[in-house]
Amino acid sequence: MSKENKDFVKEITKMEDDFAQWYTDVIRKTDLIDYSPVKGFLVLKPYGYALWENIQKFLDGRFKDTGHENVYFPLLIPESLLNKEKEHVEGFAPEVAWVTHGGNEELAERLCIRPTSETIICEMYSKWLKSYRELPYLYNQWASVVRWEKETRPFLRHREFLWQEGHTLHETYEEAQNETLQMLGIYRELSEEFLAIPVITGKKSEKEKFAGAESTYTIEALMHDGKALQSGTSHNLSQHFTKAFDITYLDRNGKLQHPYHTSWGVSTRLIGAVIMAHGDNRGLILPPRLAPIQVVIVPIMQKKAGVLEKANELKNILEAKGIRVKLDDSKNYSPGWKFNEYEMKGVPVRVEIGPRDIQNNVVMVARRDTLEKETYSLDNIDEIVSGLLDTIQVDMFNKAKEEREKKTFTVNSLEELKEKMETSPGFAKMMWCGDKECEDKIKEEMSATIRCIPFEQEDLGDTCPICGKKAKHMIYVAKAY
RNA sequence: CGGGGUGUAGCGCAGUUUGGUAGCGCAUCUGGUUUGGGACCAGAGGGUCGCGGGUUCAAAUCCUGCCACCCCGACCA
Repeated sequence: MSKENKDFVKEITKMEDDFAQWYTDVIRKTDLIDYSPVKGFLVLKPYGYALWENIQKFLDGRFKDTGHENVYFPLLIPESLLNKEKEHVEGFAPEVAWVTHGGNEELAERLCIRPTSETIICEMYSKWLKSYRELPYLYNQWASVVRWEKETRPFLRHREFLWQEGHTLHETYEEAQNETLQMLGIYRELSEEFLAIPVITGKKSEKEKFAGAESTYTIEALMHDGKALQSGTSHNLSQHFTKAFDITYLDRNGKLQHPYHTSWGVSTRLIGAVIMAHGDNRGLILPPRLAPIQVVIVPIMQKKAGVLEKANELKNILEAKGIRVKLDDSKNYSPGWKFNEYEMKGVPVRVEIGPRDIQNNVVMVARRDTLEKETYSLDNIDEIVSGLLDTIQVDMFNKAKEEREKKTFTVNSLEELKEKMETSPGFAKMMWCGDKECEDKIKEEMSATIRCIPFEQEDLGDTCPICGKKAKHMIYVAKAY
C-alpha cells in the first residue's frame, strides 16, 4: 500500500471524532448533491436522486397495494385558505415563504408556497365530495414543499424537500384511525425492511403532534451519535380540517356529515437517515434493496485479452438474476482508485475479475458492510451474489438494531435522565404522567424531547419520576435532529 | 443584534507584517508507460485576488465603505 493509500481513510473525518463533520464530508465526497445558490436549497445529483427513486418505487407499490391513487395539487396556496384551520396556520406561519408579485403586478392576495398541502387539498375535496358512495378518498401526491428553516442541514432539515403526502377521507373515525395506522405500518416496513433502519413506532405527545391533528403517529430512528430522527409521520386529523373547510356529504341515512381525514408523509430526510445509520469511516454503506448499484464489477488488467469479455459476460449473468450491476471499465482510473470510490459510495458488493481469476474460473467478491473479501467459483456466481445481497440486507438491519439497543436505557429520575443525555445520549425509556408541565421540564432542562409514546409499552414503575404523580405511559425521550 | 474569524483557479490553501510580473497541492486536458487497495513521467489550460472608493509611479498587500459565509453569544421556537 502506498503512502497515499494509507492516508485515504483520513480524508473522511473520523466518525467518532466529529459526527456532524463526518456527515457533511460523506455527502460532499459521494456526489449525492450539490448546494444551490439559494441557501437551504439542494441540487439532487443522479446518485442522490436514484436513492429517492428507489424509495418512491417501494412506497408507490405499497400505496397501490392498499388502494391508493396518485394525484397532484398546485404549488401555491392563497393566504385565506392557509388561515382556515387555526392551529395549522399558527404551526406553519413562521416558516412559510410567500409570493407577492406576478410579473410586475403586486397580487391582491399573497400566495404561500405550500409547507404542506392539507389546506389546498381540503378546499378541492369540499367541492368534489357529495355522497358516502364516493368514500373513502385514498389519494397521494409526490411533490416538494418549502419551509423557511433558519438552520439547515443537507437532507435532514432544509428549505425545500421532496416528499409524498397522502390525504384520505373516510366515513368513520375508526376507519380513519385504521388508515392512519396502516400507513404508519408501511413506513415501518419501508424503514426496517428496505432501508434496514430499526424504528420505534408510537404516538406523539400533544405538544409534539402535527399542527391541526387529532393525533400524530411516528417512526423514530436513532442515529450513531445518539440523536433521534423523526423519519415519517401519519396523522389522524379527525374532522378538524373537514369542518374548517366545510367538507360534507350525505350519509347512508340522508344526513349531512363531515368526513374523517388522515394525512401521512415521508421525505428525502430518509436519505439522511440511511447515511447516518449505516455509514462508517470509509463513507456510505447502502442496504442492497435501496442501492442504485448493488454490484460493481472492477476488471483488473482490462487491456489483456479476454478480461473485458469475461467481465461483460459476468455482468449479463448477474443482471439476468435481477441484480443492478455496474461494470466500471473506465481506463482513467486504477483498480485501487475504483475500490475506494465505490466503497465511499456504499455499493454493497464488489466483484474483482482479472486474468488470474479467469484462468482459475473464479472471482474475488468483497462485502462493503464487513469489508470481507473472498474467492468464489464462477460456476454459480449469480446464486452466490444474490444470496450475499440478501445476507447483507439482514445483517445491516441487525447491526443497526444492536447499535440502537446499546444506546437505549431506562431512567428513573430527571437527574438520571439529564446525566445520561449529557454523557451517553440515546433513547431514554421512562414513565410519564401525561402532563405538559413535566414534558416542558424535560425540554427546559436538557433540550431533549419526548419522541413518542410507543405502541409497545413496558411497565417501568407506577409513578412519573418528574412529578411523582401516577404514571400513564412509558415514553421514549431523546435529543432530536 | 453583539463579539470573533474567513473571502486569492473547480476544491483546499500560501502570499498581506515590510507594496514591485499571481503561487502551491489536489482536480482537469494531451501524450506515453501502467493496472490485485486512491499509479508514474513529460507537457498544457484555468484568476476582474468578495465588491466599491481612496493613497501611490506601482495595491492581493496600505486606508476606507459595503457584501457574503463560518464560529460563539443573545433573541425566537
